Amino acid sequence: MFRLSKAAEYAIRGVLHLSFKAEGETCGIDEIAKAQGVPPAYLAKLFQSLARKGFVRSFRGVEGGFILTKRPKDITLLEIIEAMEGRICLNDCLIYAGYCPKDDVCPVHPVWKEAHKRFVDYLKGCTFEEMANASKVKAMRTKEKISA
Amino acid sequence: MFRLSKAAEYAIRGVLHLSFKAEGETCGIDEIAKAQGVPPAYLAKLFQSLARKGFVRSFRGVEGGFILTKRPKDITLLEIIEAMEGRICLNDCLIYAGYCPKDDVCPVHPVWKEAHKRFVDYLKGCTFEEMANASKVKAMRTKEKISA
DNA sequence: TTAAAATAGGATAAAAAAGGTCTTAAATGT
DNA sequence: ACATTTAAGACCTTTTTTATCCTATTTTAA
Ligand code: SF4
Ligand code: SF4
Repeated sequence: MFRLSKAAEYAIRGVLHLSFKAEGETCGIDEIAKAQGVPPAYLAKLFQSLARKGFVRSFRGVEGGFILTKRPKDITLLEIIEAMEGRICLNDCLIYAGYCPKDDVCPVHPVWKEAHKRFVDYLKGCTFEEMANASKVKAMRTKEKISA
Repeated sequence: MFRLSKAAEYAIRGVLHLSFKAEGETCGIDEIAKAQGVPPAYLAKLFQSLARKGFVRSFRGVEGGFILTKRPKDITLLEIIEAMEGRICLNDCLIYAGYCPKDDVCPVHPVWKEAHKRFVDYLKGCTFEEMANASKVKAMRTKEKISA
């Protein structure tokens, strides 16, 4: 059932939120959760996981929170998705060669291989910088409209 | 968690199996299930569903079974997948415009839209005829190797 | 009329997804 | 030192989805 999990969706929103912050500026779970409309307790858990995997760094205590460990242009959508869901695998036979006993003769197998490659390549090409900028552009356009 | 369900996987194997049959030749569930290595009772239910949706026609009684209602070249991978899993929807915001309240300003939304389009287009381009032929070619090559 | 074969539908068991709670640990300002 | 703030960790519940199995019923050719 090719659908993004909420976990990944929320993590993406969170990382996107951090992408707008100045470098070094921490941001707490509650702010992110509120701004992005996400259950705080759940998001906290997701960010723990992101921290363990090195995508964000956490600071406890007063003025604590999270920062990105890399610049938005060096973080791809694919990375965050795979951090939350594990490696993308469109069909079981892509787990490893030979997982499905027929994969060497099955005419559907190469189709999944190619679909996987295309899907992953596209997601790999999407950086958070691009997305953050697209968002700024949209916000600016809206402003133009209002002032015009 | 972008993964094909067993239901769809089995249905694909089933339709592929029928693609090798002569037009009008019926084929029972047991034969398909055995040949494709699929639980017969489960496959039976899946084929009922395919029949209701018009992809196959069923014949009861002795010498009964299933035939395709269209020629393999007119059946795409996408159709069978969507018959079993419903419309492909990579992220909830693609269900309909406005489903996610942010979809008009969200910079991730267009990414999913494009990813969906690419994915669906690729799957739509894969017909069972192509796949069946690819399989024949492979079988022939294997024969050549053996006889050589 | 009997045996083969699909139909209809429920039962269900296991797994994954989605979310919450509560306690502990670390940082910081006073 | 201490209170406050905030993340970390561990555990738990509920819901949804997936993948089956099962049994009774209908249909049809021989
Ligand atoms: S597509 Fe072919 S190889 Fe992949 S799981 Fe299905 S049968 Fe096996
Ligand atoms: S990607 Fe953007 S629009 Fe789609 S669900 Fe997430 S937030 Fe909403």
